Amino acid sequence: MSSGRKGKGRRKIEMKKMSNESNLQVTFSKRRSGLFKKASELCTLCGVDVSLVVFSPSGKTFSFGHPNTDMIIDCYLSQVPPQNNGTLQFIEARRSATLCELNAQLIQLNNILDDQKKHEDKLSHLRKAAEDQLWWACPIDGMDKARLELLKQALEDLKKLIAQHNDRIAIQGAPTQTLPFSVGNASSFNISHHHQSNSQQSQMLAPQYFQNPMLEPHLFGLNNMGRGGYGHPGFF
Amino acid sequence: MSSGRKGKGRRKIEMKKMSNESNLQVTFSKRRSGLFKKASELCTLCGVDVSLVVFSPSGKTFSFGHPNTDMIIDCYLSQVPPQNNGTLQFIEARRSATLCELNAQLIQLNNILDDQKKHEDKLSHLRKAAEDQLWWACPIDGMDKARLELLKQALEDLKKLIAQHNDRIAIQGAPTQTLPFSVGNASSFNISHHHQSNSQQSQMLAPQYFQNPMLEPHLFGLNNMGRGGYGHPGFF
DNA sequence: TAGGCTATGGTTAGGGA
DNA sequence: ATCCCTAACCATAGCCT
Repeated sequence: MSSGRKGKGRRKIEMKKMSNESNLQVTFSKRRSGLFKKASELCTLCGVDVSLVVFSPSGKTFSFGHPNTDMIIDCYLSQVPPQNNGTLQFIEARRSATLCELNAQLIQLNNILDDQKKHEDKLSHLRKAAEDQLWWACPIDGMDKARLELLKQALEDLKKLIAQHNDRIAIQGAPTQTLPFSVGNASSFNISHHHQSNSQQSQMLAPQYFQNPMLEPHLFGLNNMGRGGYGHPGFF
Repeated sequence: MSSGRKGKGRRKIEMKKMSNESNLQVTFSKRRSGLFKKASELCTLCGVDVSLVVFSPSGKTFSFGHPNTDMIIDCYLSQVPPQNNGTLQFIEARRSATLCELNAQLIQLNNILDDQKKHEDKLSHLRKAAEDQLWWACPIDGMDKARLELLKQALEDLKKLIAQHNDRIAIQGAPTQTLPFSVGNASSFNISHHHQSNSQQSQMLAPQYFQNPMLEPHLFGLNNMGRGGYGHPGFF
């Protein structure tokens, strides 16, 4: 409890460019998430418009905008605050569909598809495993502890997958200018960076930030499970 | 313990638009600060480029950009990541002299001119006085002590004036960039919101969070004002 | 590479000035 | 609207997997 404090937990860090490259990468990801989350919370809580663009160290582009990155940019450049121009909003929304942006959307959709494919693979594998054993068909109270653990794990995975799947469906079905930010690869373009255009209702943003164990609770109508039980596996 | 709500501390809030207007205003301010701080920390820690634009509920515009909001926007729109274009950076840096920055320069030049005019007045007054007395035409060694003092003073003033004059000439000649095609006074803008364009090295970023009541510090002087003294003790 | 864990370190809601 | 204060609440650095 004195000087030799050596907890595993968070430690203070110096505010200068991190020297360790791999730490930097991790910190960048984590902090980027946090930043985007805060931005969207600001939108939600205060009902204001925000635009955020981040270039990753590796040159990828991440952006967030409410209602829309490009519109905010237009407003910024023209020095016209977004509140005052309902009509302009519409016009800009149309005008902003430039070739570049369409490319960005295409890239993003490809990313989403790639991601989804991965998840589908995982899902089918999971199902196959389950079917093999058929233990899921047994009465729950007949299982031993180990199997309960397995079941729990499986259900959690499934839940995650379904949630993500739903996200993607919702995203793709949403209005034209609505895209999520996702991290993936744009193999079809030689453009060396990813252009990710995001604009969503703030409500829809939530899922992205729950990269936590218990995530996206609202998708299951289990809103009350709360943040209280974080390190706890049990979600029954 | 559990029952007695100490109540002072932070409480969890629902993630939806705040109903209480005044609370919303306060929360907006606080969270905006936090967001800008986090953005700059991301810049500093990871050495990446970030742009952040926020429109306040009242329609003001707050922006942050590293290295420069407009450049980030340009990169975003053109889908060219900032890392890869040293040349472009330079070009952009020059091009990005936005209206506000030009205004700042204009204001400063006006100040300089005013100043200079004052000095010229003083100078001519001095000369007139001297001519009246004609003592400057007399041999120096013929003066009495009082007159020597006067002469010395006059010469010193003259020297100072000339030096300052030279400075100004140098300043006006220095920038490659053309001077503001007169946009008029800053005061001629009736746009109801503040447009704050910031671009500084991360170390110099501190001031940005301090979007204090009045400010837009960059409008009142070039880059070197007030880097340390923003009246926020112990922020850094 | 990414995600999970945990102990801290930071951030901030609500009050009051 | 901004500052201080307190107590929570949350984010996250360093480790692990």
